[in-house]
Amino acid sequence: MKEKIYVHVADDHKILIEGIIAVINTDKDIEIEGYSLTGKEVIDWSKEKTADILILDINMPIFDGIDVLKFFQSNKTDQKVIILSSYDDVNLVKQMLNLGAKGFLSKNSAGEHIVKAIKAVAAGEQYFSDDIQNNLFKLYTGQKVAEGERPESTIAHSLTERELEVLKLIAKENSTSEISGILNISTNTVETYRKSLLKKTKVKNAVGLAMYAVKNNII
Amino acid sequence: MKEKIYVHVADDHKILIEGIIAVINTDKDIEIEGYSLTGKEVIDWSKEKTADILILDINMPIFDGIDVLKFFQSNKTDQKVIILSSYDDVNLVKQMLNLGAKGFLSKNSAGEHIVKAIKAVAAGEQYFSDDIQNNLFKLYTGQKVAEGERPESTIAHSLTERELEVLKLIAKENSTSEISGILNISTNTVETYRKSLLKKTKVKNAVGLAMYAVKNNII
DNA sequence: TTTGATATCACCGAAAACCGTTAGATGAAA
DNA sequence: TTTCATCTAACGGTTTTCGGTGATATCAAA
Repeated sequence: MKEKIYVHVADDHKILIEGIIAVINTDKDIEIEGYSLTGKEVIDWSKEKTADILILDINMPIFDGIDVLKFFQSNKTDQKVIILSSYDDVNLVKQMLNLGAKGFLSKNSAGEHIVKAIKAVAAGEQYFSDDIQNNLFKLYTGQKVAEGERPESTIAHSLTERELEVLKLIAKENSTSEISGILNISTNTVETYRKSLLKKTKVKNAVGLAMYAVKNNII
Repeated sequence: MKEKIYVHVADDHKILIEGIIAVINTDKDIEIEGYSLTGKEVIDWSKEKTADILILDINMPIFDGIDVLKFFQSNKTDQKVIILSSYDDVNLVKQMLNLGAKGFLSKNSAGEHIVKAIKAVAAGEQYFSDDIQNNLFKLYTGQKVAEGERPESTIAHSLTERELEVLKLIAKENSTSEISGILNISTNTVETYRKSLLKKTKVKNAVGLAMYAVKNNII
């Protein structure tokens, strides 16, 4: 016979929380312990209470999901966390995993995956929704993207790999010197990429680059 | 005896759609007709089918909610629409109303409001979630707002009208001097707004502001 | 083997962004 | 009436971005 799995949900959108609760309630083995609307609430909650699984939105005001994970890590809080994100960026997934997350759900994935993810992570496994799994697989195996899936992304492919890396970092608010630190290259080189990006994408400035990245699903 | 109310849901996050469906299904009078994951799907859907109520996320890829409303307006499609938004900007609400929306739900509001909104709009009324109602009252009538519970999260990102204007122009790649020209104010003033925006949104630079605008559908 | 694409780096100057602080004018709210 | 939010503006200084114009190394393809 099974023990119930207790779940805490954290997201700044109450509607989404209630939706997740509704979906979870369809399963007999899982119970909602409570919810939080901000990262601060999550941290406060974790000091007193606990749950088997924490479903955590990365995009929250005040303290975001990353802050919460960092808090857990530095306080050695052993909390199994499933990340909920609207973006399926592989680098983000990697960062989350390094911060101790056990599962990663894209908001684009169907609700049924929540239940699967909860049960998998509660059982000590990892769980990723399909789209993220694909991306991870491609990244680690160096596989090329199937030709039929992404029609528009070929336009963005006039950008080189390195340019794309720089572009992503620009879109994440990094300055030239920060990027140079992250990629271990000279600031001069980063500036060269910036100029190249501006020329290729025909936008005026870093904001234009960020918007380009958004529109072309690069982020 | 009552007729059932048929609802179509459009949002790019499937989890949120399923959540909304789960919430709606608790009510006997309301039935889900179907859902769409992009604005394009909504437009295609509207050409063939119909529902009493369309719940429409403004923040969708390819065609966003505004595009859908514009399509309805230019095609004289008589579709009652309830807008679902993560941002409660009053200007946005005004724009939506002018485009024919009948209700406006902030994603910060509780799920129960969905049912209320559907019934109100189906009955020919308008509906706004509490936080938006407060803002509207302030703007139009200057009436005193009831002292209900208001979480800090909504107050956190309350940008002024002028700040929103500047933010939009920044997100459109305009420089400070260009914005000063467009708004007919001094460059110094524009810089003051930039600083204020950076402080309020807690982002590092103009790129962060642009991303904030995207995420909160201010653009 | 030459060409082309990519990744790397450098220097200069101009423009823009960012930081901190201050402050007047206005109109609404307490 | 006084306080508060908002809009407006200014000043001085630092950092970052942008534009232009180079160069070197590597690797793969023609």
